[in-house]
Amino acid sequence: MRAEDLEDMKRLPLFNGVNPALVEGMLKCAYLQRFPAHVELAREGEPADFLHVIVDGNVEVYSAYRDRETTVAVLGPGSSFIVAAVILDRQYLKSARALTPARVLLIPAEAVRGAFATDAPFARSIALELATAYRGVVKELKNQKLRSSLERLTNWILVQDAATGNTGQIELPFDKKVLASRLGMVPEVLSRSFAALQPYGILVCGASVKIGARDALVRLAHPTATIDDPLT
Amino acid sequence: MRAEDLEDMKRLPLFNGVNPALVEGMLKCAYLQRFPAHVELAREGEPADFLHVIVDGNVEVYSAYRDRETTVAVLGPGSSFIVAAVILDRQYLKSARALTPARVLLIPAEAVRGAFATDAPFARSIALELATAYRGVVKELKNQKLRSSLERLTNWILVQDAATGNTGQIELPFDKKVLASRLGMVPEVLSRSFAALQPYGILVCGASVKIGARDALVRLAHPTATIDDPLT
DNA sequence: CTTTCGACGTGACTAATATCAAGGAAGCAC
DNA sequence: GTGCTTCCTTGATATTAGTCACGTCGAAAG
Repeated sequence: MRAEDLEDMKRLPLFNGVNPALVEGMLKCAYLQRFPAHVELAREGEPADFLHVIVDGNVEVYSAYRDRETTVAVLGPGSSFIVAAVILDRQYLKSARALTPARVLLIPAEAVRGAFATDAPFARSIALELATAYRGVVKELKNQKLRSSLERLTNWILVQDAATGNTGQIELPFDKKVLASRLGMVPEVLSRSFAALQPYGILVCGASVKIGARDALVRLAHPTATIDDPLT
Repeated sequence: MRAEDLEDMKRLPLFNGVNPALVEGMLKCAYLQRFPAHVELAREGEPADFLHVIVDGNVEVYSAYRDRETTVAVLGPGSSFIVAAVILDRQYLKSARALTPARVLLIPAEAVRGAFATDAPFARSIALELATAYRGVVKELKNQKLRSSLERLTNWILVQDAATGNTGQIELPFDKKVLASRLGMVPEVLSRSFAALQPYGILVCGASVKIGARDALVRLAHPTATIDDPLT
């Protein structure tokens, strides 16, 4: 790993307040690896060998059952994944693949567990990370169990718009079929849902979505802090 | 709290390896409270005032959106809930109600956060708890997104049977409508699903379910470690 | 320039799940 | 006992989501 990259890594939120020597130790045995798009980074069911931290690019986290597959999340730079599996020394519950060319920091699970066992600030940092991740999944579960596909799409649009400054114009950050799977529907249903939102002021052109009337969407989608607000 | 109860509380898994003085301190300001059935223990959206630990009875954790409601989990003795909200000092994401008369240990959030900040073993214990809970929700999300209602029911039966010693005979631990909501379907669909399992050797009589042919169920439901195995 | 391929959209149809309505059975108050 | 109420089941029907087939478009390769 280059010295400059190493300095970047040390500033990761996961390492906030952690004994610098320990961070150094973890990073010394870590790999900063480049992956081309479409490559599999982790496979469901395998033992957790590495804690993954995304440095660049997007990663799709997904899971399969029978002949079906669903994407659980799409993660960007700064996100770490499979923390829980590493801490508990268990199998991955999900697979992951690079959606774009990506740089990922791979920290050996053994080192992470060691730091977790010896360094209190790191253990706390991990706990906070897990608590946040836990709440994220709970929200997603509620989203799935309580809402129709049209409601899920509409709320996703509103969240996305809010995250990019409420400009009334968003760019889809990945393919529509990935978005469909992320939202728990088949691509055809996503297409039709976008079409169904036209009367509510939504105009889709390629990857860009114009929001004509935010309030109409809100009336349709009933956004709720305990599902949609990433800070709640 | 009675001295005898206090000793019981100290043996909770959450307190494993934690400085006894600290545990004592947390318990000193905690309440061991009795709730009659149907009473609400926590309401979605409110700030997390207490960490709840179930001592006796069953608690339903649920969430509502518009005019819909879904149960996220049914917890029994030994389970704690709203750990994540307490640690992060956020709102509850879910409501909870007593399904049966219940005894619940209520530890003030402030005390829990204090212990978390000062005691490393407790922070680790919390992290492990959160990691396990996280994986549980992930499995549930996969269950919902990847399986049909019949598959969910069948796998639930298999898990339940395994948890009670593979006797080929299980007792539903709560009302069918709660089970339906837990499994993400409406009570009518649960009824029909039980009926649809008759050809697979399932015989339902009131709250007891006889499993005639485990292997037929397995062929139908394709149980998978990364969704169904509680230890994976 | 042409070909190929994958992503996307759309129509027609099917399957899965929800809703509505009705009735039976069990528990409980009186 | 009688009369409630709640839970559960079942049938008919509606709504929602998935499948299959096909056409278009645009990017990339040849």
